[in-house]
Amino acid sequence: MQVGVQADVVAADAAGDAFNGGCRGRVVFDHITSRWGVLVLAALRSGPVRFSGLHVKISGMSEKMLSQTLRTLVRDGLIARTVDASTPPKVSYSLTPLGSSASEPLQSLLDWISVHSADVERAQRHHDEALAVDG
Amino acid sequence: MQVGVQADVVAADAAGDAFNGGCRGRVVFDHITSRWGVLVLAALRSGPVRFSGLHVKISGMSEKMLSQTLRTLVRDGLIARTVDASTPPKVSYSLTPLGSSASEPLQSLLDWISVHSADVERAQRHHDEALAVDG
DNA sequence: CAGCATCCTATTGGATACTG
DNA sequence: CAGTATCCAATAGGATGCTG
Repeated sequence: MQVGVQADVVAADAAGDAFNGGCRGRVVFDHITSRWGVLVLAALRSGPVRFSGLHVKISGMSEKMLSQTLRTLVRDGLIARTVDASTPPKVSYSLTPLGSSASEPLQSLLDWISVHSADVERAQRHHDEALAVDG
Repeated sequence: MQVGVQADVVAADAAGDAFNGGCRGRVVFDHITSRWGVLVLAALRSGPVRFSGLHVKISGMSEKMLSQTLRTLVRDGLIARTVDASTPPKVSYSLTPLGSSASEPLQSLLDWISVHSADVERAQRHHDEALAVDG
């Protein structure tokens, strides 16, 4: 994934410890908050799932993106890949302890959304109506 | 921003309450975890900042993306825009209560990263070396 | 200063087809 | 089943130039 942004100034100042030393943490952030990364991580919170299982579970996701996302997350040590070498190959994916700990703040973000998404939508409507009247 | 994904199946199952009813919350998630959204939200945690202030603070960010991100977040009700109508116009941006509450789980995610990014990097190196040896 | 409009390129990501 | 490879469309996003 891409890294090449040098937004390191905001780092020490606003984001506290995160992002320090350039954008080391930025890559990790991009991986786990990526479009599909969250869904995959979330889908694995309840236990190991096979490749095809994930494919049906996350209905809109193409095989390409699934395998690509899994590869990234496995490389990051957040997800474990377990192969059962049989003639119909069975491959399971599960959260590592690291991945499990990562999924917790992620879950609280998800929780925030489930609580406040209505507020956001209300704000959007309010904003749009104000535009229509006030210009 | 884009919405058009129908990954609603994972919703009720793995992500708990989030993502329910299609992908309502997904949009919000995309906004606040977007490449620049996080940086802007983080940059505002310490208090109101002017447009140009944000521009220098988040060094790699173009004016286009800054204004675009701000507009989105203002519309979402997470950021407030305050205009001081003087001949050199002064516009400040600050977190709304909603935005402030959103920035908290975001911050815990950032904290997780600052704690564990080294682990991730170690995992990556380990993974790459294993590849080099094992194939 | 605080933006918006335009152009143009890079990246993301879906569809399809093929392999062990 | 569990992927990989290729092609192609949509989007993100940077550079530039212009407004109030």
